[in-house]
Amino acid sequence: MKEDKIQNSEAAANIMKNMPEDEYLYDLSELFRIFGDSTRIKILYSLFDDELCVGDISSILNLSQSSVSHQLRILKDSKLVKFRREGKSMIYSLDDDHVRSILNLGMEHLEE
Amino acid sequence: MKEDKIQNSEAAANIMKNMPEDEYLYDLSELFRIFGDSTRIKILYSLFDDELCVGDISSILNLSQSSVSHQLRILKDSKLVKFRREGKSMIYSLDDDHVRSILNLGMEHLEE
DNA sequence: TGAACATATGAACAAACGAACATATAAAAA
DNA sequence: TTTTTATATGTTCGTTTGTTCATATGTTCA
Repeated sequence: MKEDKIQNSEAAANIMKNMPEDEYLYDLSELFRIFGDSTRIKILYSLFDDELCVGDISSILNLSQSSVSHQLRILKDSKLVKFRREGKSMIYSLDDDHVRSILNLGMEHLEE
Repeated sequence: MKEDKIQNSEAAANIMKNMPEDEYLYDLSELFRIFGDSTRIKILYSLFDDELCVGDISSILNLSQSSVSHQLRILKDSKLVKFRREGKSMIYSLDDDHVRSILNLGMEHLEE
């Protein structure tokens, strides 16, 4: 058993029991990884209150259309944004309130 | 003015006003980037309820001592964990409750 | 003081990542 | 139906990242 080597074994045994599945923790890190890029954070933040088309996001954030589009794909693959077509444009918006909560909580952490 | 090109300009003008500083958004993405690695998430999670020394973290998570130590350095540079010496050991723990909140919120998002 | 233990650090390397550029698709307008 | 506008996608490339192995630092105990 691995516990043999462990020094503070009361705590350790307890921790091992309560540790979520590896796969779950992997998914969790994946989620945060998406937030871990300033271009994506800017895009998410630009969608905080309103929906926007790709061109507007590019203009507002002063980023290339290609870069924004690539990052939007990552964001939509991760279910952080949703979109709909409107004529030639694609209108993006945050997928749910959790995204806003996570952004807010991160900001709270910074403001200390 | 950049607004010229913008299609949905009422919203866009508003967004530009409310956008936080670039530097701030950069810091925010930096924070999430730290959470965006499964080794670091595992380490943080192992410290969720109890403090642990490096060797125990390695044993519990089945990771090399070196890897854990390297990642702990990143976590402490980011002020997400704190530590103290106790004899030969270094005892690590989460730096504050925000870390727990962020982990919890991420998990909430996954559980949908 | 020297061996043993716990942790930190440095260097090297492969894998993952994001930006940029070019091009493709799709809808609307002329 | 050709052109224009809006967005998506493929590819290349330099950079960053995490791991591993080797070694250094620091602490305890004989």
